[in-house]
Parts: sequence; structure tokens; C-alpha cells
Amino acid sequence: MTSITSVTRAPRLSDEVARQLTAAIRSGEFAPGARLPSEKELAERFEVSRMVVREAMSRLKSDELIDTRQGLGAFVAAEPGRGLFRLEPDPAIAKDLHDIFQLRVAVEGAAAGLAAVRANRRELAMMRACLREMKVSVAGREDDIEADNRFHATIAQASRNPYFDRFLTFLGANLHGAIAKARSNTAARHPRSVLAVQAEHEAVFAAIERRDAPAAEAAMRSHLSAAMERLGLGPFTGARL
Amino acid sequence: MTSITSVTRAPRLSDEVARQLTAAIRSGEFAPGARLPSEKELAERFEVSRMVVREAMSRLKSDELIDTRQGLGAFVAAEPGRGLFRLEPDPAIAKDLHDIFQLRVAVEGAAAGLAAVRANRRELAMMRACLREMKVSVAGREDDIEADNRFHATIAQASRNPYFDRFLTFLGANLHGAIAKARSNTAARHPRSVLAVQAEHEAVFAAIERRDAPAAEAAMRSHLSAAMERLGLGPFTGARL
DNA sequence: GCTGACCGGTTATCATACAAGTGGGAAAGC
DNA sequence: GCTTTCCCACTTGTATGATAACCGGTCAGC
Repeated sequence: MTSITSVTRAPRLSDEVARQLTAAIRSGEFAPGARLPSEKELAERFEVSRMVVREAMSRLKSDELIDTRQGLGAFVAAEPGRGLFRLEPDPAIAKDLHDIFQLRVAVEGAAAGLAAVRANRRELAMMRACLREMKVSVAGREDDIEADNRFHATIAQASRNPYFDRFLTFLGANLHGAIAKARSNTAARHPRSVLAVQAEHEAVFAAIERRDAPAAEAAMRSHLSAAMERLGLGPFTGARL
Repeated sequence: MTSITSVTRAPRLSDEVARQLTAAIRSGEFAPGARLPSEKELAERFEVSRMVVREAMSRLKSDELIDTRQGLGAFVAAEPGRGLFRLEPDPAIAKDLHDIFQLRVAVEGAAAGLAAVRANRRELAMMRACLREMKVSVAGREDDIEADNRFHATIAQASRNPYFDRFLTFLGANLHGAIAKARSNTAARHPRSVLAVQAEHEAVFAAIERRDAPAAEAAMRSHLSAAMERLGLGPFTGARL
């Protein structure tokens, strides 16, 4: 047995039905406001039980692609996909990774600017603690991703805008896996870049601490843009603040 | 019959079950990786049929909150909610509206900066056309929301980053309803503010046309921040670029 | 012309049954 | 005692059929 690989598990029927219906709606085959065929009819067309169709519809409902009313039928939502922002599970393509990271740079930069205005003593103390912790690690020639993430998360919270916080957490969760992979490819970080990261972090914090919003935003963008380059994603190429 | 109001339609059972399960997972009652009770057990606990539970689970699956495997059970995802960013259907609260709009300011500002670098001739022509169209409307003392939206959408596309584009479309869809309501409250726009809007748009376009990214970003932020104030949402309070 | 009961079709829910996958433990073999 | 095999309980996936609630239109009755 030489070329064994993971077997392809049979996909669930409801997944497949949901996929096809979603595609049909997104492609405009069913226009907004149009009525979908009845569950019975769809069940016959897909050659599955009505339950499978119902489960698929249930998912479309939670994605706000359709709207159902008892006795009437299922209708394509006026704005299909509103209220929902999705990212593909694992952005393997470097271009996508670059684009998502770019979005993060913009948002987290603005978050740092807000944090400079709004951060309270507790949050400043937290950032300071993270910096200290990372500094210790730098001395030991390794990086402390844990403290790094905490530092960024604290800034997001200090923006006092829960939507910034939530969106950055969301982007982070989607980037972390890909970043870890990219990092393992480019071998371990050089001690030099560890030092650079530390300096960048300190620049961000210094600006926040002295309540200098533009400087904080610029420092954060500069830091993240440098991080992009370290990961081999190319520069930010946005506005140089 | 004085105080008649729209009746509260009985919520679907599967909605309610999905809501409670989602809350339980988000609150950490079921930790990541933990196994949920079986469908049978949940059905008994909620006093509904197994079908209802299955439909609810189906939605949690599509939200990537849980993962099910035949014969084993349902498990909370390692990172619940990763890959999905949701906004509440109708952010009625002014604070939320302000926060979401603030996020838009940050992202669309950056998009304008990117557009200044990357916009091609076709996109510049499109922006110019929108400006002309709005100018005509200004002369007639009314605003052209259609052309306004198209102008902003073109800038988002010109950023050449599909994630900026998609995210701004997403935010726009969620804000439009609330904005329309806020606008009807503050009566019709004054002719003065219509003129101001036109001037702001032209400033944004001028910066993009001369490939001045920082100026484009600043102009867009200034424009959107002014829009926030016109809607009674307060200023942006971010970094002044 | 208007009202109101009725009807066919649709979704929502329930109950039950069977198929298929999983893991553990009983039972058999050594 | 140890290993291997097989069986069984449990779980999710799918199918079927039935009932309730709901909706829009129809049509008899007035």
C-alpha cells in the first residue's frame, strides 16, 4: 500500500442541495423576491426526501438568502447575503492572503488611532505588560506569539468600538492558520526581525500612550506592512501616512 | 381599538432552538471540541421533535459553529464562528449605527487610498460620470442617491482588492436601511448640505485622479465623517490624517 | 356587491422506521 | 493472559407518512 490517502467521505445530501440552491440564487437564476419551487417539488427534482430539502433551506434561511412563510412558500431575500460576511475557509492563494491582510492593516490601523484617543489606564497597563513579556522573549532569541496576539487584541478592545474588535478577531482567526504555515516555510524568524518587531510594537505603544492618534495609526500600519513583507506577501502599497 | 399593533407571529421552533444552542456555545457552556448531547436527548430537553433539532443543528453547521459526524455525534468547532462575520439585522441603536459607520469610514478611506494608486481609466471615467450626474441633481436642488452609491462602489472596486469591495458592499447593505430612516427623521437634506456633499465628492475624486493616495484617504474620511455628523451620529473622532 | 365558508396548496411539526457509521466490550481463539 | 474478531448499543443521515397551521383564491348564499 504505497499511495494511500484519506478517503473521500460521502458528502451529506443536505450539503449538496444547499450548495446547489445557493449557487442558483447567487447566479440570479432565482431573482430576489422570486418564489422558489415548493419543498415537495424540490425534493422530487433532487431525488431526495423532503427533509433533506428542508435542512438545506434552513441553512439558506440562516444565511438570509431566503425567507419562508408558512402557507406561502420560500422567497429569495431582497438582498441575498446581506447581514453576512464570509471568508473562504483557508485562503491558500497568496493573492487572497495578501488582500485579506491588507484589509486588516487598514482596520487595525484605524483601531490603533482610536485606541490612542480612548484607551484607559487598565488597557495601557495591559499593553505595557505584553511588551515587557515580549522583550524577555527577545532576549532569549525567540518570539512570543501569545503575547503578540494579546497586544494586538488589547489595542482592538481599546478602540472602544466592538465592531472593530469583533472584525479584527474574525480576520485574525482566518489569518492565523495561513500565517503559521507561511512562517514555517520561511524557516524561523531571524533574530534581527524579532528585534524589529519589538521596536515596531514599542513605536505603536509610545504613540498610543502620548495620545497621538495619527502617529499611532501610522505606526500600526507600518508595523503590519512590515509584517506582510516578512511573510513574503509584498508591501501594503496603500497611503503612506 | 386604540393600541392595535402588528401581532407577534409565533417564532419557528427551529429558530428558537438554534438561538439557544448558539448562545450556549458562544457563552462557552459547550467548550470547543466538546461533544453536544445527542439529537434525541436535545429533542427531549427542548420538548420538540428530532427534526426541529436537526434543522437547528444544520444551521449551526453552516455557521461553522459545530461539526457533526455520523455515528459519533456533534462537536463544537475548534474556533466557533471563524469564517463568518455577522451583523445584527437592523442596528436600531444609534451607538451601534455610529460604530458600524466608523468601521466603514476606516475601510472606505483605505479603499480610496488604494484606488488612487490603482484606478484605471475606465474607473476614473465612471467616477467622473457619477459626479456629473450628481451635479445636475444638485442644480435641481435634490440629491441623487443612486449616483452617490455608484460613485462609492466604483471607488471600492478601483481598490482592486475584492475583500475591500465585498466588505464595503456588505456594510453598505446593512447601513442603507438605517441611514434612510435617520434621513427621513432629520427632514430633507438642506440645499447647503447637498452642495457640501458635492464639494466633498469632488475633493475625493481630485485626489484619486492625481494619484495622491494620502490625500484621497483623508478626503474620503473627511467626507464620510461629515456624512456621519449630517446623520446625527457624531463625528468620527479617529486619527486626523 | 359583499360576506364568509370552503378548498387546494404550502410550510411547520411530529412520529416512526431504517440505513450507515463508530466505538467499546463481549466472546472466541491462541 | 493476551490478542483478535465480532456483535451490539448508540449516533447521525435519510426516508415516509401524517397532522396542524396558514395563505390565497373561489364560489355559494344573501
